[in-house]
Amino acid sequence: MTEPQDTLFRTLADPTRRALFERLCREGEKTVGALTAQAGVSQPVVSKHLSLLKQAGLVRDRHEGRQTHYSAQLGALAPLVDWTSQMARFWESRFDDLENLLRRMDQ
Amino acid sequence: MTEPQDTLFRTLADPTRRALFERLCREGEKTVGALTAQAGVSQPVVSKHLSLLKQAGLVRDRHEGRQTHYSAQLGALAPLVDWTSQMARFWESRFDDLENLLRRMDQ
DNA sequence: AAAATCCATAGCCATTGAGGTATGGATTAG
DNA sequence: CTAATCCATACCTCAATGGCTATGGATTTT
Repeated sequence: MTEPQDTLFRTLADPTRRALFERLCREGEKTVGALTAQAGVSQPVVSKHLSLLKQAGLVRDRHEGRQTHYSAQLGALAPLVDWTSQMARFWESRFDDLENLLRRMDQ
Repeated sequence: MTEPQDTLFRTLADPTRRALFERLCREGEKTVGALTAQAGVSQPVVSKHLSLLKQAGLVRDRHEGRQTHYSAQLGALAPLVDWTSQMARFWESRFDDLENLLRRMDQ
């Protein structure tokens, strides 16, 4: 019962990793070398972050000769959007729902 | 230049902390004791998580005698929603924007 | 007044995880 | 064929953090 949003929040919580994902969203497919050139961290660190992003489904890789191209998979953000709108629904419905109103009354 | 979504992702990345926020969204205002009873961790740990949630603006507290009531502040999720839709916009516009298209062509 | 309750803070420990360097496999260039 | 390039993995280190217990201030109960 590992929630899908758990992986997403955890993966996107790191600034370096989130920056990599953002660049892939903005600029499209990039090689590890191109990403490393701007990342401010070493190539192995970039590779490791990309590996975690891939595990979370946020990127996909494509091998071409000795280089690997990564691209963003925007659909992977869906559980995040779902979670957010669910929280919003819960929050609003608290004021309409009688059962929850009663529950709130006993502290 | 600390991004607002940085704090949000980091704060919501912990499952225990996210669960506390979720309960406050679902069930409304709760005391620390009520939250601790279901949290599966000790009271000081709950207090600490609530403190971090408060720093992130995700909850607000209200003191009443010796107990503290916490409630969710849904508006604090706005930067998260903004970030997500921004990523979506970037991703889509890559296929319309000529400059970015050319940039993608040189590797 | 004394005892009990509620919660926050302080200190401690173990784990996680982000960073680095070293290295090697695979591919391309010379 | 040899050298250089690209990337991933292995391994180490250090800081951050989530958990605990102990404690104490503030309030309520007896």
